[in-house]
Amino acid sequence: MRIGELAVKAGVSVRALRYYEEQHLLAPERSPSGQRRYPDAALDRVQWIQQLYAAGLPSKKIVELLPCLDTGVSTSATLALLTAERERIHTQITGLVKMRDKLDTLIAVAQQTAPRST
Amino acid sequence: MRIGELAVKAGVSVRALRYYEEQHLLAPERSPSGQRRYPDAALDRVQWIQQLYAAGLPSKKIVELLPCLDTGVSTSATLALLTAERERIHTQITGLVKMRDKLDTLIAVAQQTAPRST
DNA sequence: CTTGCCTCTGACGTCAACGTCAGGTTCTAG
DNA sequence: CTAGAACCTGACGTTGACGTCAGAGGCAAG
Repeated sequence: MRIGELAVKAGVSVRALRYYEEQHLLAPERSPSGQRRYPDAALDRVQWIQQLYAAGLPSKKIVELLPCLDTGVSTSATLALLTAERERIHTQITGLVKMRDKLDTLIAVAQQTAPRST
Repeated sequence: MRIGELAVKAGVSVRALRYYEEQHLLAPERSPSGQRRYPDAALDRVQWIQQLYAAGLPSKKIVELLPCLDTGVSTSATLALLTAERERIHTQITGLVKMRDKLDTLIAVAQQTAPRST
């Protein structure tokens, strides 16, 4: 699979895929002429990467986690990282939930105050 | 209240407070010599700002929301913005929850695989 | 064979929320 | 009155995940 095809399937830019390679998140084979060839498994991997980025992890942490994500096997180091990130994400969730509730309150007040369309 | 004191109370840097002013998130009075003087209400406001930043809102959106946050009164425009951001945050929460669950699964597997300390 | 799309490697640009440094002023304690 | 802390205004630096452009090579179709 070439880079353009993978980009479309994964919904990311070609530039992003090259960037992931720079960050050692992907290591595609090369055709004789030097073009990148990705195996089908790369699609899953790219989606993992995207979701981890969305969860606030930087490339460095993702690199350290990837072997574990592929194999399902953790060293004590990756296990520590997993639990640490889990905690971070959990904390972030609780913060976001509080904010969502605050906004809900504001919205409720606003809808009682503004529209006289009853 | 001067800028250093507010910074300590709010747990942010002095630089951050000046930056907030640049972004029109704060508009402190000035002493005759030109030093910033903040009212007590500024503390609440700074905490709002921090939490909104943490929820992923950029300065621009926060500016538009601030009048509503102070007064509790929404125009139709701010109401739209409130609901839009609420949705965004909600979406982000569900994504994060899924990721947390994935990590929990990985951690559980890892703890079954690695430690033979039973 | 050439047209046109895909790909390659640099390398500079972007954006947001600050950090940091320089050079100067103001406030407060002794 | 003076030393030191706190404050001021620029203005450049930082970080991360890419966007974008330049110039060159590769590949299938007609």
